[in-house]
Amino acid sequence: MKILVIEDEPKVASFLKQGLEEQGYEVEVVFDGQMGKKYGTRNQYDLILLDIVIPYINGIELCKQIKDVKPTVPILILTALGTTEDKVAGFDSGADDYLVKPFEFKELLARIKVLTKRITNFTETSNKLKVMDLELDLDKKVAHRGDRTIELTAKEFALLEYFMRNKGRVLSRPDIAEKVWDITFDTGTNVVDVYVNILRKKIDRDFPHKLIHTRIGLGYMLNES
Amino acid sequence: MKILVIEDEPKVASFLKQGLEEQGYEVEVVFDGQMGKKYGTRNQYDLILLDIVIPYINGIELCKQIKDVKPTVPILILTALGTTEDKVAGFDSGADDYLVKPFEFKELLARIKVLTKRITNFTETSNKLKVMDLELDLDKKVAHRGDRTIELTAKEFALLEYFMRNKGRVLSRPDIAEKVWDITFDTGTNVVDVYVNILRKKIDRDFPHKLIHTRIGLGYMLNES
DNA sequence: CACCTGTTTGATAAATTATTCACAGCATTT
DNA sequence: AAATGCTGTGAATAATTTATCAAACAGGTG
Repeated sequence: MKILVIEDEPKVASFLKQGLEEQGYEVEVVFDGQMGKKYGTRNQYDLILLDIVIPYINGIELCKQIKDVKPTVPILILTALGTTEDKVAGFDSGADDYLVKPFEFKELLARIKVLTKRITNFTETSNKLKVMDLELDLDKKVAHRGDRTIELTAKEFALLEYFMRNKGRVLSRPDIAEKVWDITFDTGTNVVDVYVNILRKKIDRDFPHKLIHTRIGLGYMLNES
Repeated sequence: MKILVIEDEPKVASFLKQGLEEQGYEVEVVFDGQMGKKYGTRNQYDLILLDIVIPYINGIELCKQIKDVKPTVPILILTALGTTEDKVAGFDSGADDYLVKPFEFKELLARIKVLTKRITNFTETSNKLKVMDLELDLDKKVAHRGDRTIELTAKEFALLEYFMRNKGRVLSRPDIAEKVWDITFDTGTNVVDVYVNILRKKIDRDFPHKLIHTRIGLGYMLNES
């Protein structure tokens, strides 16, 4: 997890850097708006912490400019300006959250967690499929859920990939049989059932949130709720 | 945009309802945790505003329970409890934002906008049939009416789909029996009647506007008036 | 060739849905 | 108002669908 901190007060900056690094984040700090723009628009971060009163470019303006280039990166504004007008201006500029100094570090952490969690649900990185806390690594042919790594055989992988590419859609057995096994007519087999069962053991059994759902008479569906 | 407000103080509740409706949101209010759970888990909202101190179920606990069932719905906790411990507990329970009373309405609006923006950005386009306020999701094989989600079995789904694709047309029992059950000659069965009855319970029973109409001696028809 | 892992099949118990039936209710006609 | 014929409903039963397990099979590797 990479975080960019744009903050001109050295004390606050180092306090943030140290505290966040203790939590396992990678932190880069820049001290003014120009540098902030350069780093924020060029590099990829999972989150940007932004002060409003900084040299060269005002934080509100900077927020807009960064969002113009990278609309999905979460920006949390962290400032001493605490009036409602300031806050509304901050949100209008595209910020995702707004926290007024002085603040407690624990609250900042909690808000950072929320922002980074929500993003990862939606960002489609090139070689991975994500649904909730389940990740399918298309290169390594391996799945991750929670902090567990799940090894998959070829068929299991093909089935899970099909499910994940069609999340939130009910997939009938004939559909699945065709896409995953190339079975185009009814052979009376129950491979699909068996493999769904195997997959469930691997990705759902040990977790409270079930991802694969049976729709009796219709098929199976993978989704969040 | 639909918002569910879970708040027991009538003054605050009506203030929120009125203010949000002025902004064009559809607002439903419930006054305790039990109702909150029922509505929050059964229906579909774009956002839930949640007080912590409410009757029956504590807001923190309720937040967890709702997120268990609907992990993606944004929840904003709105409460008088303002310590950092309270906030962290709120975020830990899955909340997406936390605003302390008293607050300025403009800030609440700004935060609501941020939370709902993400959703609309990534809203999946699924193919649906619509008649009045009844929606049939052909991917998820699920119906929505008003803000209730209606689960359907395979036959119920086939029957409703047939009705919706032929809205405003009287469908005779033999017609329905043929299209939905593949019954091509008179077997003396009354399955159609029974299933229409089941569908009515799910689709029409709890709503003032009935969609399925009996045309005595002719059959059934689904339409708006 | 034997072994290992992955894949498929078949059987069975459990869960869910489909259908039938009997009767209550309602409208239309006489 | 009674009779007749449709229609609505709930409970009982039949049929189907699914989950799971054990065992057979396949195919590559040492």
